[in-house]
Amino acid sequence: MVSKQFTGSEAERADLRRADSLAREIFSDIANKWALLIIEALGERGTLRFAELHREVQGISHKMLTQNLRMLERNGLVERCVHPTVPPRVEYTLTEPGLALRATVDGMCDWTHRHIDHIEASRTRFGS
Amino acid sequence: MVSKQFTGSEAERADLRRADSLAREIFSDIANKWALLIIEALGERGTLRFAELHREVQGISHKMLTQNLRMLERNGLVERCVHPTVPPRVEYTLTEPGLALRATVDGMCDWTHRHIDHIEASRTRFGS
DNA sequence: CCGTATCCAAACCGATACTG
DNA sequence: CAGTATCGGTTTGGATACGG
Repeated sequence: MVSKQFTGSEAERADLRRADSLAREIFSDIANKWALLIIEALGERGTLRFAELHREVQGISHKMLTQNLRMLERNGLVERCVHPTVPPRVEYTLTEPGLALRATVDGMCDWTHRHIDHIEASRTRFGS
Repeated sequence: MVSKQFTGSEAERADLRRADSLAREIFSDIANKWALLIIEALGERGTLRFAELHREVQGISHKMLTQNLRMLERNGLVERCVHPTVPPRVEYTLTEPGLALRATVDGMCDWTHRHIDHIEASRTRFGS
């Protein structure tokens, strides 16, 4: 009894695969691993500074972090708060929409851990 | 009252950002727009042939479609059924884990449509 | 119809150096 | 500390052609 809390949005999701170029662009922005991992980190920790995020999201480069943060800010998923101190202190937080998205990202992360054994088995079966 | 249906998996999701290289690899495989759109299409339509998928997932190239389908098959999210006819007929279907993931992908698609206005506004505010 | 291989352009991404 | 800019290697991804 989980499904259909929301809408008659099946058609809208189909649109995502088709012609609505704005929806497609947004989806393409967000459906990449770094963006999702940043959202996860901020969701879990609440507010993080640039350097903290850099530590938290393992493996991300300085450049990719700024790039994705700008993108998330531009799309209104993340708020950037600059404290005019020396040295500078910049804090990032999820906005309302960011928090909403975080819920589904959580789902993906949990899915990964729940199926990791099945996937590993499938891979060896597959032969590579 | 939504959260914590599942597990004490907060720590596990944090691991995804950190050292578990298998989980990270799987997540990176799956967290890309083409893979997710393919899963959406298969989830909604049930079973599709190669050419049907190609039509359904608008904008994907022949090459990306095969590449992602192999990846999804290898990870056990999609089953590939070859009918030995002439001309050949190949059908793709989501497996159990694929269906489970589809639920969260639905969430992402719905999120996109629900926030499209907010995002558009945020973008113009941002100035680009 | 379905899949692979090749070629080539575009994008990605890390490393490094530099500013306030 | 946070951010931008540049460079160069690697990867991506589209177009095309060909094979089962």
